[in-house]
Amino acid sequence: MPETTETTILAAAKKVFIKKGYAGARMQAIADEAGINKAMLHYYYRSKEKLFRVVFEQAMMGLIPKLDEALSGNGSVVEKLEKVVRAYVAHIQENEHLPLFVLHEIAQNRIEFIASMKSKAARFPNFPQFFMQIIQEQEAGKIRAILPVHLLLNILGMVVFPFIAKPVFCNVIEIPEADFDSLMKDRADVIVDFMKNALTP
Amino acid sequence: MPETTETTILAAAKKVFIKKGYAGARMQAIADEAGINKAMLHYYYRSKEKLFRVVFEQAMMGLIPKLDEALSGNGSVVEKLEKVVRAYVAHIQENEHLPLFVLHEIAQNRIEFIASMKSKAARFPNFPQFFMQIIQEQEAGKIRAILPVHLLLNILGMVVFPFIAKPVFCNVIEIPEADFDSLMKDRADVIVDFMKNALTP
DNA sequence: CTTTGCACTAACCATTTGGTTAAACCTTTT
DNA sequence: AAAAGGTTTAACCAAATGGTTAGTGCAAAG
Repeated sequence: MPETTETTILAAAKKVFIKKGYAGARMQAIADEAGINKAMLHYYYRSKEKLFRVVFEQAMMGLIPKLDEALSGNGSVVEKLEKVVRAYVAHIQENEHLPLFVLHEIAQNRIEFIASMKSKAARFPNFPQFFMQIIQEQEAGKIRAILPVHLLLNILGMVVFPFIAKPVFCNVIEIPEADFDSLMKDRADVIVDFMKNALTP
Repeated sequence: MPETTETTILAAAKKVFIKKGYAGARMQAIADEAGINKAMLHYYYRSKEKLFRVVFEQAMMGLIPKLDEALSGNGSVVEKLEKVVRAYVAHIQENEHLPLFVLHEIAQNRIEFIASMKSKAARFPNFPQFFMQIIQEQEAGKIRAILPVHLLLNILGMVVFPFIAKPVFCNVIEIPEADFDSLMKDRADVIVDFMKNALTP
């Protein structure tokens, strides 16, 4: 990808918005981060809101199709969930502020345009189908009984939480950041193991 | 507790700060919520920062001692974790914006004063002790092997995540809010069950 | 009745912040 | 070389926002 002014701005906007949130982000901070004049932001993206929308949309597009990739296909429930775990742990590790950003902004309602995103999304996970598969495997006695939504909440919770809680563990519980990061390297394996045992009938 | 202007302000500030975050909160919005003049906020609390500090401190004080209550005492690891799950699920259910607020603000670094809070806290959980207990039970073959920190992350993740992800599930996956809330009533039971199975040797 | 002191308000202030504009600057085309 | 057109900048603007102030109201103390 060419390093145009437009892409430089977007990269800077991602950095600032994702770290500080919409309300906490300053257009000047984005301009500084990009090393260009603030007027350029409006020249290319019109307004803070529009620029934010691009950042948010791309952030979501990096998350949602990953879910679909993992959940569609022929694997068993456990195999699919293992894919979800590994894909998300790896992806979030590259941008630890991402989940808190997405969660916080969606909680702020700032997002009427979620609907428009779903239509744009090339791949959107088919939850009803996956939930059906879970029920079938449960009836077949392959995995323990648990409502599919709860199972999904459990898995995603174990995946996402450590990243958004890292500052708590490091500052409140006072685990050195280096120690915490090295724990995170095994994270996917630990979750997969925990999940497999929990689902053993 | 008497309903003085001071307490009215604090209640309003809690509502606004916890919902919108520090950066998104407006002093005028707090004044409106409290039904009083904006100058009163400064009369009683000096500045936005100071007012925020009180709100944040009380929010944390509602969370940290609960952990200590659950983790200290004589129960087994599973019994203690079950207490944690039930206490937190119940507490968060009363203020669903609370976890995202705390997590977001701590992530923003707005909190050098965490240290001062720990000394103020009447009860602060003794993690090393609890982690030791986990290792002992593992060596005794009572529960499966898993690094204590990972176990804590798993449990807290399953507890906290559903609340902060509720808007995602309702708006993106399009589960009706009423359905989601009724799912949440079983949440504690589901987590406890999931955990017990996962920890079975 | 007057004074004192706290609670409270309307109006105001200074700064920050998102956004605009007019002019300068290239780069390409003619 | 000049014109044209997109790109970039410094300076500027208006609204929003945290914070202040001068003064009003009112109850208790003298």
